[in-house]
Amino acid sequence: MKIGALSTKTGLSIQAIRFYERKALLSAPERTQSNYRSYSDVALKQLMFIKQCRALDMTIEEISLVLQARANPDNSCAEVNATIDKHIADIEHRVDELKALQSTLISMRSSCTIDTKIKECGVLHKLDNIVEMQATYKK
Amino acid sequence: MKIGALSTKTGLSIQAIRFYERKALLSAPERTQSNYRSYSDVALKQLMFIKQCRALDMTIEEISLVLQARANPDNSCAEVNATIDKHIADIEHRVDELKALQSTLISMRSSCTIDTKIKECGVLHKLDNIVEMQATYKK
DNA sequence: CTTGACCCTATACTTGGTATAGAGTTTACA
DNA sequence: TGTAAACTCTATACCAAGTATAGGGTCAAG
Repeated sequence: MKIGALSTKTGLSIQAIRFYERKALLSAPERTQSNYRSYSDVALKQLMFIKQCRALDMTIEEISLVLQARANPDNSCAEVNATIDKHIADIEHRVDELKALQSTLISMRSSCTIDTKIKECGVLHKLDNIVEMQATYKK
Repeated sequence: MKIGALSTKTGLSIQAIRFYERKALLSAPERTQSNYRSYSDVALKQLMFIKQCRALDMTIEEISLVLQARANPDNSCAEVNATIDKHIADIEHRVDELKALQSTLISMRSSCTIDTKIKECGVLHKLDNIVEMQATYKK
């Protein structure tokens, strides 16, 4: 299977597949005589797993951890669980932050219900005046 | 006021201030004879406004729109309101997505309550099997 | 035999900054 | 007055998680 077929089957872009290879999430495949990547079904499964993890918003690094763990079937899965737990906590944190932002925005927005002029706009006045800053989290 | 003092007063890093200048959110200040940036209190207010907008998770582009609008006090504030409304909707969308992710993760995690071996780990099995993909939104 | 579809590598771009190198300037203190 | 510390300057590289492009090579059909 060449990269185009793999891309179609997985729904991932060709560049994304090459990107995962560079990031070592996917091991480098065999090459044809003309230097084309040639994949087996193992690669397909691996990519679907990666896609699944990405759909769960896991970072490349987190996925890398889980993949490494998965490669050693007799090891404990404590690390995998810790990775997932941390990820769940991260998402919860982000949701809380976004909700706080949203309520600030909504209350701000409610101060200008009819469109008026800039200089009288309640939204802009509030933007000028809000003192309490909301922390921003980068994930 | 030199850039260091402005950085202290605003709580923004020096690099961030120069970054906002490059992005044209902040107009280029006067320079001293030795080419140091020299700021007035107007710049301080502008930066606090920008900081406030960033704390509300607005993008540079959104802030740029709002700043442009703000520069014309007699124009309608409809655009500002539209920007804020879209931003609120974006956040709501993201919150919904993250909640969906979280419940998937939590249900997955619950399938491996005692740490066991990788090959028996319910979390990994679920990761292998979940078919329904969750859409990811990039904001 | 040439056109189109595919593949290759390498590089630049995105967002919102942060971190560095290597240089010049100003301030404090002895 | 000297000099060392603290400050500033520009330019560049880096982060995540890819996307987009340039400029080439390869393959199958008509």
